[in-house]
Amino acid sequence: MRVTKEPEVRKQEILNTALKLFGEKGYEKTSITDIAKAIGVAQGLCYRYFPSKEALFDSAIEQYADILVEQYIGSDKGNDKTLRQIIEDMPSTVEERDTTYYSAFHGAENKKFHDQLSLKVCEKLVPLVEKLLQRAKQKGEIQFDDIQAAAMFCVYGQLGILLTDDLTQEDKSKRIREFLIFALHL
Amino acid sequence: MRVTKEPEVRKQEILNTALKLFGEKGYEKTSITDIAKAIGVAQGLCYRYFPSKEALFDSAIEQYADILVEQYIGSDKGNDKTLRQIIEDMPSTVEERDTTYYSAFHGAENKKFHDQLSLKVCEKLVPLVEKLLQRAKQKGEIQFDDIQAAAMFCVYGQLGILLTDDLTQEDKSKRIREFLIFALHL
DNA sequence: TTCTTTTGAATGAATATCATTCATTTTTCT
DNA sequence: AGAAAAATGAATGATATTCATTCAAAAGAA
Repeated sequence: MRVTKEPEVRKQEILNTALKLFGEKGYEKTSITDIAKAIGVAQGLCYRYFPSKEALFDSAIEQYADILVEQYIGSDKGNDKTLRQIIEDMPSTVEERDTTYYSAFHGAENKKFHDQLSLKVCEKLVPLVEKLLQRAKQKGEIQFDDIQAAAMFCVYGQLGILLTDDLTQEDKSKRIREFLIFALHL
Repeated sequence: MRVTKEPEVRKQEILNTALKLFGEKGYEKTSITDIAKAIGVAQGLCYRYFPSKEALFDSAIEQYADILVEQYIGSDKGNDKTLRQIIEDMPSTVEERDTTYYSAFHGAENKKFHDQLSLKVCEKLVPLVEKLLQRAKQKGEIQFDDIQAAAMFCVYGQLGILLTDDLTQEDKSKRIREFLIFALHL
């Protein structure tokens, strides 16, 4: 029996299911038919909402990166903590904050998925961290001119530690915090 | 007419051709047949040397990353420069050193290729940078305990700047150098 | 309210394009 | 010549993508 839904709802349903499957089995191993079957619709329907499998993949990652960034940053908005306090209090690791999939997305099959997601998250995080640093600079907490470069290093620099999988969450957080405090002269 | 070659030679030929095509058109858009045709052999031959398309892709990236790292590090071996000098003299950007493809591998279609290659290069660079930092620490040039974390930040941190494409090579190098000198207190 | 029309969401068979396999052919080496 | 290794390319099986058709439900007419 055919079920019709609001385009927005259906699109979201496809995105969520795609994210789940891509994350579990990887891009190659997940077929459009798999995704459609998991939802209970015809494969053709996916093409009503996304022009190609790759576009669907990109959208899924894009949206999920937004969610992660939101979870990561969302909690402490415009407060007045010092940069050092922010770093000491921060979850440090995006994974630590995630309540959905991210932390389950480790492993060999989905390494590429994980890598791409991480890069996308970094990309979205940079401008936000840039603002943090800008504010800290104005308050005289740090003195370095090229704030954008600093923000990039702070964000992407974490990747190395994050992508290391023989470390506990705790360990990763601690090492990131300590380096940031050292590097920014805090 | 059928041409036979030394396995090592043929394998290399496949790797090089694969790298070129994957870099130009991306993973999805490049078929095994494309690669074979470009060399002038049958598709089946690729499977004599690599178990799957993905394995071929991984090998190609792996090997190219080795070449890039070699080009990047190779020149100044075991000398006695200070860390600060090394940073000031360094090409800073892997791309700057590359004489083959890397710098041509930008653009939308091959962004994923480029990203994966960059991550692989970082991965290989970390242990080398770690040694540099270790030496500098022993000479008292830097004082930070977690050398591995520092190395990761120094290497991966560059990614943000490297992956920004609206900057000249010069600009990238300069910004990276300045941040590193600041962050490591040099 | 009940019937009719219209829209666009959903279907799924059909097509095209590969990745991958393997029986066969050709070359090389002893 | 005979064995071993390298190369071929037709065949197979998936699966991404297309599109003519079907149907649910909203909007309008009676």
